[in-house]
Amino acid sequence: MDQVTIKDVAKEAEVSPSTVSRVISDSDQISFQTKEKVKNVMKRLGYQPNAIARSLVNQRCNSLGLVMARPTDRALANPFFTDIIQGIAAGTQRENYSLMLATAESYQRESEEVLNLVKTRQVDGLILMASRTNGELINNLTKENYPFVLIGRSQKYSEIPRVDNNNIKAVKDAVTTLLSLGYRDIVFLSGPKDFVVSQDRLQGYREALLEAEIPFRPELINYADFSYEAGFKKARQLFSNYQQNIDLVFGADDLLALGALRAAEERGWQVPEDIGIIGFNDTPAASLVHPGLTTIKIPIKKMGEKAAQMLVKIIEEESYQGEEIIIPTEIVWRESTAQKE
Amino acid sequence: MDQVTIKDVAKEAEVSPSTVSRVISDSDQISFQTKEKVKNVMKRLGYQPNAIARSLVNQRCNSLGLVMARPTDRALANPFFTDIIQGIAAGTQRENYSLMLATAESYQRESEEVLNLVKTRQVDGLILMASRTNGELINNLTKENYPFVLIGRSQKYSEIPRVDNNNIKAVKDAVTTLLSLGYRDIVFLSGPKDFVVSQDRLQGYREALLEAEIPFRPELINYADFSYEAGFKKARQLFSNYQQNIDLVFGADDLLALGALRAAEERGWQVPEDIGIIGFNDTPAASLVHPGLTTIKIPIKKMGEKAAQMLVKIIEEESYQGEEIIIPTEIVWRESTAQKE
DNA sequence: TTGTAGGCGTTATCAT
DNA sequence: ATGATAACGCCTACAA
Repeated sequence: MDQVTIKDVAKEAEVSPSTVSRVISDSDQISFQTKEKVKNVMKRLGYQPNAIARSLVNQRCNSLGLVMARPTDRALANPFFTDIIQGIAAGTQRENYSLMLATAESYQRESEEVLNLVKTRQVDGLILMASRTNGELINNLTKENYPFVLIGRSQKYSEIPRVDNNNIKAVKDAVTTLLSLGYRDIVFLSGPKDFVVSQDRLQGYREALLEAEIPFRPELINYADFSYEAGFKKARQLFSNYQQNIDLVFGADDLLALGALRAAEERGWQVPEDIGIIGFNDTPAASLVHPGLTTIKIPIKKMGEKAAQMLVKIIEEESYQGEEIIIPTEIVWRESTAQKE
Repeated sequence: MDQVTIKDVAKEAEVSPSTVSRVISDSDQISFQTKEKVKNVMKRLGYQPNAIARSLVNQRCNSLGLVMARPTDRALANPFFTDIIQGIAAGTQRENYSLMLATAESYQRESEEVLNLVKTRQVDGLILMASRTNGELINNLTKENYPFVLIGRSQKYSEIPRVDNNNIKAVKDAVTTLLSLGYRDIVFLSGPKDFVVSQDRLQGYREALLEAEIPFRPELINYADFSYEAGFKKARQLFSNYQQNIDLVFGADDLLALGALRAAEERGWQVPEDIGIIGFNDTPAASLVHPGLTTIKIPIKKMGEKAAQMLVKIIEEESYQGEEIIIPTEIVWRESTAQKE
């Protein structure tokens, strides 16, 4: 349990500490024999280099910081949180880095946590989740030239190392396909206006309609919180207002779509016969409900892995400044949509 | 961006480095005036103590390690993962510690990750998730007297610092209440046999029946993977085998219960009229399905917080060796169960 | 009340 | 091919 240091090994192997250090870094200017000898002693004593001491002299701690404001996960729904963390953790380890995780109960606190990690030198770089309020923070980090990678998109500053999916394209493609299936009067149930994801997904909807030259009906665009209840209420209201004049609900998030599904059920409408429903994110619940919810799936885990990988590259490669990586999405067809008659 | 050190502050404030150090630790043997003077300089230069350097001299890094095997989260379902991490993160921060997160793709790798964190001295203590295969690891840590806290229960070694819920009691209480509602022929849909949670929940079921002197029907106990599909298949089979001789399904996890719900629906059985269903964990989906699933809710986040808190106490208080903290559960009544006629 | 010096465990530079 | 030495940034006796 007591710390075995490089000195202990040196003494035991009857060499100097520097020799041991060289063995650790597998220096090639050291004889095979002493290498073996030292390695044996290391094994025998159970020696492991002290990461802290290393960090101090190397001025690098080999760890990445992940800071998440808790409101973010509420906004983005739970599974996102799980998968993104798993992805980041996996990517981090693959690069032989450690991951420091900090959560914050507000965006305000998020900035503080970030600054704390950075200034106390506990991490070599940061992974951040895009949100509507951390633009300032991101701006500062950019100015300071501090290594970081953004997951998602920040409205104002687009030339930033980040990994994201293309929400605009994903929705546009989905809507285009739905139109080709025969749907025409598509309600768009958006998330809150001030989220970039909301705006992007809505734009995809608009572009698809435009391209298909479908007349645009502003009343079909509706905003709600990213929640089941909000989706349910809004859909109920829409269903009673527009009756026969709608044939599909596009939920900007599965929760919204699930709420709409429930509203349709309550009204006695058959899905997909009377109304089609599609969501976004492929939450676990999407495959559990009945009928199964057609939805758009983001390979979230992969995004996390890519982010970690890119961050390490930024840290280690002097000349590399990062890039924008867009991960393709995929439509998961289930029973809540169908070819129209 | 360049590191401001204690020396810079010292020079600027025209004192010695040790004085600055004393100001940082708010030593009381230092004059108010120099304290102020130094503090001002620190603020002006944007000084933050280097956590790494501190760790090296203090032989303590003020950070906790959380190691999770990814199979664990699959077994325990997603929301658990999210909440436990959030709870641990929150608790860790409240104690002014940092959190290092490592995930592993197997239990084998889990041990390696743990050992790595420990031996390289990157953390002062560990939070571990109980699983059927990490008994050895836990045993070793105990022998080494290394600070750790277990979340959940390890079969073999019970006298261990841990926080858990009482699965036996939770199920027993629920079943007892269900019996008082008029249910009698209760199917128990257990998770895999080798999980401690499975065994405990099953035992709760047994104890309740025993106490109520309900004759025991071994054929009503069934095992399945913790998954929706497994629950669905098993329930379908049970429903066709036992027809009128069952009136409730107790799923050892919500996913199992949700599968059973679906099986009932497929069969055209009304829930709760024809058959009652109850689950465990209160997954988000439990409130989204129709009828809403009655289930047992564990305050997971609080468990995480407690674990972090306790671990810090173990680390910091010489005499404190940890304890067993049992967090009470709560039954969430929804529409899938009802008072029987 | 403040300063000096040595050390935490490692690496890197300069000798040898 | 190996060893001595200084440094990384901080803390803490011990001295003054």
